[in-house]
Amino acid sequence: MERSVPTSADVARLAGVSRATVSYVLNNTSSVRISEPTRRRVREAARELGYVPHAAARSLRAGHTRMVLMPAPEVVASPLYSGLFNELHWALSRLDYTVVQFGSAGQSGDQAARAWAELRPAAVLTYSTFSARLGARGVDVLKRSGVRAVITLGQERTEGAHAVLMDQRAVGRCAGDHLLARGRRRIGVVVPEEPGLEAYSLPRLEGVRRAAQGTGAEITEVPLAYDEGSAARLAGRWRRLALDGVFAYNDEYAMLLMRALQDEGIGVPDETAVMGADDLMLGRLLRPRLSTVRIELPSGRELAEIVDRAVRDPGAPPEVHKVLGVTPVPREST
Amino acid sequence: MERSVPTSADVARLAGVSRATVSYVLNNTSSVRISEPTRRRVREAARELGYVPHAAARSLRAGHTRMVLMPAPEVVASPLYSGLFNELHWALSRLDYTVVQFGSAGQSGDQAARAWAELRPAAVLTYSTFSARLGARGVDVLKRSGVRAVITLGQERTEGAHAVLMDQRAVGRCAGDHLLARGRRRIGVVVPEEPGLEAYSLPRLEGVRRAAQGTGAEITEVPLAYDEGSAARLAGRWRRLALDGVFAYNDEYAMLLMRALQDEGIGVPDETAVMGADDLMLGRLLRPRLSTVRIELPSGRELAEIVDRAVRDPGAPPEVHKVLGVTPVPREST
DNA sequence: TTGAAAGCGTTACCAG
DNA sequence: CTGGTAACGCTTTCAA
Repeated sequence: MERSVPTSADVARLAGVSRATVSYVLNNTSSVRISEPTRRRVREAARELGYVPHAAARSLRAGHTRMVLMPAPEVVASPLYSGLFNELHWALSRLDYTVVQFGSAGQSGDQAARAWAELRPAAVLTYSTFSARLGARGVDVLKRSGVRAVITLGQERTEGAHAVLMDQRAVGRCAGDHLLARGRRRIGVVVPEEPGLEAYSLPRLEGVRRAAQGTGAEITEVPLAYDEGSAARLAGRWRRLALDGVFAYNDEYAMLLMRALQDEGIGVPDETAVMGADDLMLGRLLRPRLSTVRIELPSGRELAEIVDRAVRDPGAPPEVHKVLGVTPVPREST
Repeated sequence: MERSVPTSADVARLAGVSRATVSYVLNNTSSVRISEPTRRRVREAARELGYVPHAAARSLRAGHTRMVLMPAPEVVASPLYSGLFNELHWALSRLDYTVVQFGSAGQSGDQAARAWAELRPAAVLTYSTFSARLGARGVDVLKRSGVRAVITLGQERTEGAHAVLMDQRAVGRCAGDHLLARGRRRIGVVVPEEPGLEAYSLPRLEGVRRAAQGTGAEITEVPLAYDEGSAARLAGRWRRLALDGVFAYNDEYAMLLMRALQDEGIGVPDETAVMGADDLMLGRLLRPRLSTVRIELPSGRELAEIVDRAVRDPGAPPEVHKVLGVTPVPREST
């Protein structure tokens, strides 16, 4: 059965024309006029053989691709981000880009950059933890290999790359402001012990610190693993911490912590106000209803347009877009 | 600055050797012995120029790739699946495959298959909703374009493709058995109104139906959208439904429904038992604690090995693997 | 309107 | 041990 894969030459042979003609017909090349009967014969032959053009050969010849490369996330991101990436996917498809998520399991920044560069994508879109690891050297590797645009999504910018800044400090800032406005002065900030979350948690902590600056409030870092035991232990020594408010990193950690506090008999919000982030459905279902920070990410379309602009004008100096919107959503837990 | 992208010829020139030698050195070809000084010169030149091999050219020459193509999910999947895919990613990398997630936003099954075939991947791994849309024709397109293995993950098998069956009916079956064992006889099954979830929800419903067969229990389909309004309306007419048990699709819908029932003064589990699925953390945090179905997916390593085997022996007849494990986790809500 | 030929970057074969 | 050369599949320029 080892029938080999049909090429455009096979199609040409079957249709009784040259390879060039096949290419013209199949690509609807407008600068050349091909008779309708010929077109039909070519298409028919292609269909019959199950011919599919070879992307590698095509892009080799063309000297460029329409690929947008995104490293696959290592840590399960929040649903917020999954949604954004789906949108982005769609929007880029509409601009005729092919989105490729590329895994780089356990590679260093430079190795990864090399691996990505081998694919000669038109653009590389990297985010959060990755942007930290990519670095100016990685960007340089990519640029030298012909990548037209490198865009980093996330906390910080990287030398030489466009940046779509999603400053997580704003989230912490928002939560801090809200807790302070509620009169809380001894504020804890949950920092998840799960690896890979530091890219979010540390800036959020920093944001709360900034909010507290000059207010006399005291900020305490509170490590917490995402399991009931850890939460129970934390709740057990809660009173000694003497905190009257806590920003729990996100809604899920907030739920975990709030339950543990309640089980320990600690009143929420009377004794301790609890605030989450992400505005997930679950926050509305808890009792007391969870106050949270709603995070507005850019739309997929906006992001796609930034990518497209960068690809079309590779020479342009790196742009910096600040795109993260935050709104406090006060409910019953604060 | 339009310095063009360095090729192996450039490296050869700079190192003062032939292109072949460059290739030998950079690929550590063992069948040829190259002197150490030469090797050093070549590597040095490559580094200096920032040379990165061109994947398209390489695979064109080689006639095959080590790419495993997975369509990017359209609907935000449960964290369970995200975790599996991360593992799979890793495991495939260890087997020297490159995982590529490929978006096919809004394309029909055949268009999508064509688009994937253009990349000439070694294997295509498709799942759930996609497998339904791919179909025997799509599999054929892929096979004819040289894809060595097509593997579908999900509910059903597709003609000509290997199948890793994750029969969601087993989830419903397990929930149904548990509710019946608790003496419930009028059982509701939540079917989310969100599009894209039918691939999971309908088989789960079917599974409950099967569990009930011959027991005299009555199964009622209960549509529910993932918002508080929908849940409140449902709870409002709950007593008329006269259900004494409900399988709520998953833990998140279960949480939503349970809250609405409680707000309506309906006792859980006395009046109505509520069961979720997925065994998320949140189920343990609810009061009453949520009974659920723990779902055991195959490990990423297992899956990767199935893929690898299929790629190495493309001629082998399609295998069918049944891999979904379910265990009831009885807690307080049933 | 169609065909011949060159060339994209790589690697494998075969002489030197 | 090293260097030329051909070939992978495709598009495009030029010539017929």
